[in-house]
Amino acid sequence: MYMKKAKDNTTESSILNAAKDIFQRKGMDGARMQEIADEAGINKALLHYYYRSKQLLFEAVFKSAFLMLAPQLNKVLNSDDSLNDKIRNFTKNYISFIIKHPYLPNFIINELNRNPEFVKKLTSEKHFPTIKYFKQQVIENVENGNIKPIKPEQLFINIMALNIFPFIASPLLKGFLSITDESYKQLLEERTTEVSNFIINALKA
Amino acid sequence: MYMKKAKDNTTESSILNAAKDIFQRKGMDGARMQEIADEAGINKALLHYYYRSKQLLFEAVFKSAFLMLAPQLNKVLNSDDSLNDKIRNFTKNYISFIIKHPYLPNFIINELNRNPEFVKKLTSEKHFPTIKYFKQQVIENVENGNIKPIKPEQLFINIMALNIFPFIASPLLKGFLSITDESYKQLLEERTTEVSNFIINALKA
DNA sequence: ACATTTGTTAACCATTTGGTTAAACCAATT
DNA sequence: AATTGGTTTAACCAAATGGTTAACAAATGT
Repeated sequence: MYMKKAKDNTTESSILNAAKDIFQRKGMDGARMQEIADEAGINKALLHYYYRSKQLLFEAVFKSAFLMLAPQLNKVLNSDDSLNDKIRNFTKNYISFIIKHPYLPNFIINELNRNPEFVKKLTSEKHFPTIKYFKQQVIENVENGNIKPIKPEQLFINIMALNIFPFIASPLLKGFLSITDESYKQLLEERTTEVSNFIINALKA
Repeated sequence: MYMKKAKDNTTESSILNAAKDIFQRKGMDGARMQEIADEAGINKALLHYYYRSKQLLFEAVFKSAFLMLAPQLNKVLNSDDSLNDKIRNFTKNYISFIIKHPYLPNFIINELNRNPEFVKKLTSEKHFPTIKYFKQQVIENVENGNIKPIKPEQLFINIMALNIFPFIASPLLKGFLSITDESYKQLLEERTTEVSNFIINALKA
């Protein structure tokens, strides 16, 4: 009776793609529904047909963006690798991933700042990353004397900071370093190994 | 004849303060002229009387915000301190400064992303920080074998990342670590020393 | 074949928003 | 007291914006 869920899908997903593009570049406040409709090549009313409001469309985009990042984080954090390997893998995977999606981290961080309660909705989702295992691993390594004493939370923040910050602050850093886009890009690529060496060295007992 | 430039000044500066507050919290696109006027306790038309347009008011706020950050950066980078002392001072000063102005870094980074050409206007200003001296200092320290080989640019990025990122990503990090605002604040305070120890250790030959 | 649901559009609407205008206000000069 | 010049306001305006409606087209079920 209610069979129909095959759904051509092409419209709905092209809306979502267009919305992703615009929202991630311009943010919730800067994005215009008309611009999203144009980008998707459809009438503005269709946006409201599939997603009731700008807010709901935005939330769909945000969740979808977050779900691209989260599993990768989870995978690395909860693997059976040694701590050093985790740091190396995370750095390598994450930097090359973000190079392909340069607007993602800034988008997420910024919208979360605009609306901090949003994070609560996310933490309850099942795919939300947990650092429990990582935490324990750090504590063990400290107790065994493998690495210098450090709080797992601080190490986690450091890893995230060193990997993500260069992307979200790129215009600023390019300015400070007064270098071209090209050489900045090269610096970023060097960091796939540079950062993990830096961290591992900082932890040496 | 044209005497009168004493100018009460109180209006113009209260506009700027209100604009700072609103713009830094909501960004260019999210801010409303009416809201700024309300915050300043004046009529909306007065905003346009003193600053011709939203864009110009925004630029005044942005420059003013940037000029709060830049001199501090400059001061540390171009001091005669040893490299280690520079790292320690920067970390200590910057973190406690930003704790007082939590919206600043995110505001600057975000608006610069929205409008990357803006950075050109800034670099030409006389107070714009230069890392020339810092760069040379790092090279010397590497040559003398005091620290492990590292590109000055990479070290600079690392220092900035470790210090600034925890502020702009605070909602996200709070979520990942699943801790309260209070304990997060405490983590940040620990970082005034934690971060410099981390960096200095990473550089040990 | 036909009725019903689903997808799509053009035209429209109410509200918001940045910006303007003309008049009023007010302190200092003349 | 009248003039002058900067300051401040209420009222206004045109454009933009998120959202709706009604009609139409395309599938889909019977």
